[in-house]
Amino acid sequence: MTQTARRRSQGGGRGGRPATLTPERVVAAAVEILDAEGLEALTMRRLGAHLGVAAMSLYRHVPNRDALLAEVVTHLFSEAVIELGPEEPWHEALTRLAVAYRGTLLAHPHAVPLLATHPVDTDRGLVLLAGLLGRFEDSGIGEQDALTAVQSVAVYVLGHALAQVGTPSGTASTTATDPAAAVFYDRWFEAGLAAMVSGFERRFAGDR
Amino acid sequence: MTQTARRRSQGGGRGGRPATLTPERVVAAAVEILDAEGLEALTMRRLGAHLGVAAMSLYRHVPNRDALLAEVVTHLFSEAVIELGPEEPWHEALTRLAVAYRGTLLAHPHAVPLLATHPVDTDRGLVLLAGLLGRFEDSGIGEQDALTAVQSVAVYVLGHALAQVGTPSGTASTTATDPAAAVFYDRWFEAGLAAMVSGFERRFAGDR
DNA sequence: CAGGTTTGCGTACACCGTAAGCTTACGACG
DNA sequence: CGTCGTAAGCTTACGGTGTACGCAAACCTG
Repeated sequence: MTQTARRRSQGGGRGGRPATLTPERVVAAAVEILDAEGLEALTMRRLGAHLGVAAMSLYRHVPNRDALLAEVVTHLFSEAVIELGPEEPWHEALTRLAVAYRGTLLAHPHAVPLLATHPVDTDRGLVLLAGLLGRFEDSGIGEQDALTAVQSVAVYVLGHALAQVGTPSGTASTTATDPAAAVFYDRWFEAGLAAMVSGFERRFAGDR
Repeated sequence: MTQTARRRSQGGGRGGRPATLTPERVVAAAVEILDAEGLEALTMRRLGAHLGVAAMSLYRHVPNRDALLAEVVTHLFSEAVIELGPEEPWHEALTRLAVAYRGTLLAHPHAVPLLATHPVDTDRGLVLLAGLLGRFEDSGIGEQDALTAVQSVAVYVLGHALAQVGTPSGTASTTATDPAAAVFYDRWFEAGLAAMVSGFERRFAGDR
């Protein structure tokens, strides 16, 4: 298999002009622009320029801008998933995952409004969270209850990040410059997370 | 005071052409379009047409589109604030307010992504929530703790609504058509809310 | 070398937010 | 009544956006 052939999208076509672009490269470049210049700067022309390509060339690999943004979302979300210890109790795993998720969000502040507007594909998300759900099962917690707890925490984390990074095109990052503000948000985050997790702990213990 | 004079913006100018528009009318019309046709349809030209006015005329009453959206946000947020009983315990008041807030969000599904991207002005929000914060004070809970609880719940409610209504320009409202989905979201909402509120109850009780 | 196929490019269009200057409609004053 | 000042609304225009459509280029296979 030649280098050229490997670069090609899998299977199918035997001939044709070799691709300089792949969907993955497009998404990766989109994330770079997003991080460096914000959501508003992520235009098709700008993205094309960053890849040394005309704007319209992108449409060979991505159906439209919105689909591209959706790809960016699932890409970033999968960044947030962590390894769980096989014996880790669910409340600990859930807390650690919430912290990791928040870490990813704060590492890509300009992407937070995106995550809010383009929700992670449910099926894709559940696959990524399968390990976590297993920890609930180990404690005899029903699937429905486990899902409720996980989703509630996920929703809280995203909402909290939204509040922290504020609007995308604003004076936004008071957090980045003001350490006192960062401490405020950290404390708030932990308090709300602890409250929610302990609340679910009580609920699940009481139901049994 | 003539009808014409009353219609004029307060104070100041003595002469001039009578205004057919006011900032309030503009914001109200914006909400109408938002509810009826979604966020993408809310363009300056479209809004002007709805008011029988050219797009540029709007700029006499609103500095720019983003500021208009911010006005819409605070308008909708103030819709969600409810009356609290003077003796109502904080956890009850907080729960009721969360339910009312969610009700407003679901009544304006297209506005939810807006609320997510254009956070409510902090000072304005605190004024609207002063009554609620008083209920915490009555229980001897410190201002910092009260704020943490209120904000955590607010963030959860918004995040949950985002998950329910999904993307603005999508097949979005599975909820509106599928009652089973609505029940799912209702149950999830209540479980997460109850967990968080009871978690804070324990924390505040333990701290004392 | 010719044919087929895929990628990337150039052009064009409709629509967006909004800057600048003009016209219109009123109250106040001579 | 005529004139003026003033504020509201309108017209035009510009640079930017996403993307439909057809063409040119670059490779593999015979």
